[in-house]
Amino acid sequence: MSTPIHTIAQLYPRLKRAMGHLRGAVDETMDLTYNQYKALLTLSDIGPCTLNALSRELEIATSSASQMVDRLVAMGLVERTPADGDRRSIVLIASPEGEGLLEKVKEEILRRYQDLFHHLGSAEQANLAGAIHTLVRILEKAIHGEEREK
Amino acid sequence: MSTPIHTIAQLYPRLKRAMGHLRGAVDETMDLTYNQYKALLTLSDIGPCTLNALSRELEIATSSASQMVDRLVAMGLVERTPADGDRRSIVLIASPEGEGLLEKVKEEILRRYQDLFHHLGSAEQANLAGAIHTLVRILEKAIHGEEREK
DNA sequence: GTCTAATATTTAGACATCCTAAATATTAGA
DNA sequence: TCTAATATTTAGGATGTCTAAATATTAGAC
Repeated sequence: MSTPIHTIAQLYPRLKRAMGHLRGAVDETMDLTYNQYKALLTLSDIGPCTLNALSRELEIATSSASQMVDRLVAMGLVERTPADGDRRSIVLIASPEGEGLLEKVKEEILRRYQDLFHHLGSAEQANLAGAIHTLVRILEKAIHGEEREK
Repeated sequence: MSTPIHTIAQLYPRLKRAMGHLRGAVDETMDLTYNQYKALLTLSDIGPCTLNALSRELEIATSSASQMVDRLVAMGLVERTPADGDRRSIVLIASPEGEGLLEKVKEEILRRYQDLFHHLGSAEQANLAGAIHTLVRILEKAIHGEEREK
């Protein structure tokens, strides 16, 4: 019995582990944890937004996002300002320092990837990128299909 | 400027997120956290071993592994016995309850994957498994290449 | 118009996970 | 035999996550 799904289940732990190395390579280059980087990156990508919107995007509880933002604000990477219009809401925005750090980190990640992958020939690098692309495409399709069913 | 490495760096957050859904699907089926599952699975895979060996395999600090094992022992899933020969060492082993749980969880994970992927045609499922296989193969190659350089 | 229900955020309390550094126990080797 | 190395645990601290409760504000029913 060896359906594709069995294969996926078998390979998942190895994939997780290998990707952990990729992430570890990222962690080394930062003064941020990966979760902090992800939050800052998301905020920068989607632009000014409320805490609710950020927590939805990060798929964590609002209270968790609040604490995450606490830490980012303490580091001067994010600004919290009251929203005008609805005084219950706040507006979150990546500060100039936050945007600057993000740029620096992205460059460092690229350098780190270059180091990690320079042994591979360019054909193999292309295979890798292609496999990731395929994986993302199909997984996102499966996830959306799942969500529509609920 | 769009090398394969740029593509990888761009897709990484999306891949991470999509895989998070996969893991989330796993979490729902368990009374264990993912890390606990991983530790128990690793222990079962490599067989009886010392704490040191387990921490090396999980790539975490020995003290972290010690605490993880504390929790698994408290749940009755792992047994700690003093090693004969070297009284500094202990031998860790998944208990019968641990092995039983592992079997149950693996089955539930398969069922969950079936649900998640049943929308995809069998060709698409095969593409997914193939992409994961390619990814694991190339990433492991890159990681080993990196390690040899150190 | 006022009062209740919904919404947005924060705070409190609890766990899991991870780390480094220090403590303990045992073994190996000069 | 005494010191250095090894194996594990304990202590203390940070992050990240959750649920539930507290606060503040707005919207809507009547």
